Amino acid sequence: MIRAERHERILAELARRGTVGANELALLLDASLATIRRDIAELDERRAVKRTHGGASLPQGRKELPYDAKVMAYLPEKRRIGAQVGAILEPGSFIGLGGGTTLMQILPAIRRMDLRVVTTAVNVALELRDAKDVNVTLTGGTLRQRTGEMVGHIAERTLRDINLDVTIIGVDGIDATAGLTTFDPSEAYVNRVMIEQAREVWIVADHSKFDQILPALICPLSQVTRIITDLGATDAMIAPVRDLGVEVLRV
Amino acid sequence: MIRAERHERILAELARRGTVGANELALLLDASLATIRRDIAELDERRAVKRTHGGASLPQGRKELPYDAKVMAYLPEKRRIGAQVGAILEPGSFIGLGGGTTLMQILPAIRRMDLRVVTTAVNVALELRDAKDVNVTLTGGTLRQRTGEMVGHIAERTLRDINLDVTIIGVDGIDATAGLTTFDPSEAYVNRVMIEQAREVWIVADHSKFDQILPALICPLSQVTRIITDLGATDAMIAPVRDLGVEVLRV
DNA sequence: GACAATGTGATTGCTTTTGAGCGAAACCTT
DNA sequence: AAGGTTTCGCTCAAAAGCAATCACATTGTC
Repeated sequence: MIRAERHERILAELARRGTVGANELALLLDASLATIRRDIAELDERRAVKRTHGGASLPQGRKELPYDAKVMAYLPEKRRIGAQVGAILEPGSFIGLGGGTTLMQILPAIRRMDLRVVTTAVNVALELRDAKDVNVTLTGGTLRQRTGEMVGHIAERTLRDINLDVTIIGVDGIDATAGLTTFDPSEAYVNRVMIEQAREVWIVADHSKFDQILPALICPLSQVTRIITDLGATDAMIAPVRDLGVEVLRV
Repeated sequence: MIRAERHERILAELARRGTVGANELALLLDASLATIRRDIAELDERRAVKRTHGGASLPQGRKELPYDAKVMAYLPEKRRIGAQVGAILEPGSFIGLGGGTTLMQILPAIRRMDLRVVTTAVNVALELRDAKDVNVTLTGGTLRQRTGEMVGHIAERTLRDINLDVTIIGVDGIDATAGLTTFDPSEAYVNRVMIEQAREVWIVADHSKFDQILPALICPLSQVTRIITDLGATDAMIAPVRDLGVEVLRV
């Protein structure tokens, strides 16, 4: 029996029963324990099952998202950026949040606050779901597979009916002349709508995003209130941005 | 038997009976008392059960069951119901999905299919997110903390613009005269809208839901095309429903 | 056909989990 | 409220499970 087949059978067994022991599987699939363990470890890696002592179970909750914290670039920087955002955000605000890994890092800082949040990102919503004083609204829309963000006319229409105090988004590229850019045009467009609906626009981005230009334009820098980045951003990087009247915070 | 399995069975037992003795569990699960106690302590830690002298009971109040216990109750039945739905669903359909634990169990059966899905439940969306041929749209709306479902006018408006082939929802109560009912009025209302937009309405529910009446009405049974339930539903339970012209499948 | 790469199974120490025993605490019962 | 049970918390030893390593087989490549 080849590996793929074992994996299938393990998943099938789990789908049927919910949990299964390693010993049991070894017997059932006529493979050694070592192999079964390797299989389970591999499936666990892919989040297809949850590895437990003695076997495997279905990944309960399925809360864990493909953002692998360990592989995530500039994690400490992003955490500091997140903390800073939490510090300057006014309680009681009505804020719009985009998606992305940097943005996810501001959530721990705001989940204790009293806020109303509108977001296009499923994982943001899920992360804030059990926050006590945070009221979460999703925009709705078509779900992008890769990023878990919602795009399209449904998202846009929802946003158009809302006036936000602050919109906070993460971007992939910041350039004084090219403006804010990202990979996906649909996401860029929804972000732009969210920006247009807000009194203030804050951008969170680690320093690696400066002087990058990506395919999809979100908006020119003139619409941005402030950028929160990390200390890795040099004066040369931020000078052209500041010249455009954008406040830049380095933390 | 591995730990996860014991936990499941404890929760399942509790979901059915409300309370259970440690001795009893030790016998039932063929484990020592010490182990059962440790299990109960652990589940108590996670607030999934309430530890009591002599055993465990459902956590406070006689409100709704805790989520963990809900998932575990009648799990095999729910899985079979899910598989059945997958079998009779036509590829290419445009379907609406509500939330709930029974509904979650149909997802494995449909994630390989070619479908367009609209859902009010964040975890449904997340679960189907990486399904290859499934196009997922979220309705948007205000997120309910407890269930992770979206409700309110945003959800309603999105749904009103869509015509569905089939709406599939799980309910908490099925009664020939009282109709389909559930706990939360807002969720009930959104479900009703979803039902109104669909050509066919399928209800998934294990047999414990029959002859239950809960506070919030979703819709009368006359609007239901078919109910998919398990073999635990007796003829007496389903006769009044069939008399109303609803097809009942027991699997 | 030799060789490298990959997958599998056995062995060996090591960690986690389990079960049993026993005094202490909680709970009936009268 | 006293006495008898039952249940609990704790400790410790046994058992089960685990990671790491190595040897052997299979597969694909040159």
